[in-house]
Amino acid sequence: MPELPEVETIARGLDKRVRGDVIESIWLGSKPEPLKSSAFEIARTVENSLIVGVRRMGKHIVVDLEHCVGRSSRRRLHKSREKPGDNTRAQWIIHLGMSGRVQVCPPDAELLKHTHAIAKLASGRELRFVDPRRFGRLSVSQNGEFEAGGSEPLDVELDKFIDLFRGRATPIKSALLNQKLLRGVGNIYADESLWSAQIHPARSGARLKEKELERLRKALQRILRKAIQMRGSSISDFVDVEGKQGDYQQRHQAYGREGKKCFRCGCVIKRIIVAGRSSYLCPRCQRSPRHQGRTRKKTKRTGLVRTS
DNA sequence: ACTATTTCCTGGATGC
DNA sequence: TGCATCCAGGAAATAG
Repeated sequence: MPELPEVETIARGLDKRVRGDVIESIWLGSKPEPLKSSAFEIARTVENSLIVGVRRMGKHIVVDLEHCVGRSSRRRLHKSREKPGDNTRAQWIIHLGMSGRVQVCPPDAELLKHTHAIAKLASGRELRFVDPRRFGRLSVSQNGEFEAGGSEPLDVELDKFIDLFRGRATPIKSALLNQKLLRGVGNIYADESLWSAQIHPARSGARLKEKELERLRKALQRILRKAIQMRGSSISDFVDVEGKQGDYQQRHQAYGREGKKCFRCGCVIKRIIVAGRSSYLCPRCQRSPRHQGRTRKKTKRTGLVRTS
């Protein structure tokens, strides 16, 4: 389940490999297509385009393109009534969904099942999009001004961050997952940052104190940075462009740890459903909304070691 | 304008 | 072993 750190890892890997290469042609799998734009529109946009760079916006991979001024693209420009010089910047947008993967490989590399797109590059290699669960989406932006939603979690200023949740009755976990507020946070990093900031996922965003939101932002940013450094979390089958796994799953303190001991207090981590999603939390460190304001019982610490 | 719920999809895990 | 059922998840669509 690629979230911000995983997508960042993939985007960096792609940028390193295909920046400066040219997409000569693209094959798009037969229907039902996991596409947002039409296959025709995608092909028209990406074919004969120079890859200027690859970057991440939220959970989207953005491939910045520039139409080549080669013979074939001149004819293309003429045909489509576009004037050379303007409208030559475009973007290919890849969303990996749950199980999406991209690979850069030689043309004779084994064709994985569920390969939905193959772009042929001038270097002779292929850029492939593979997605068994078909939650991924491919699309293009003609003007090169793709809008990815809310604020980047790693850039957002404190004032803005606090503002995002003001007047929002929805559970904080739900708000963290809302891409129109913050882009890039998914189930894993929402749970990890809430655990770190000691905030119960079901608490209303509007009712969080500024101090708690300050803690949450700090935790979220620290965790995302560390996860990027460790090339993401490999839950189920996440791998980067090279097919290599990430390491951050070894650092998880809450996510996927149901029944295990909290690294902070030794209490048993439990799993509840918030916003229709599994949410892992420590019932002692993250007090539920209805326990808010009650005094905590003093309990013996268990001498467990934190891993972060 | 918000918020909650349902839907899409497949592979892997679980249960009988 | 084999078959059915459930579950995971992001985000768009739908309903309240």
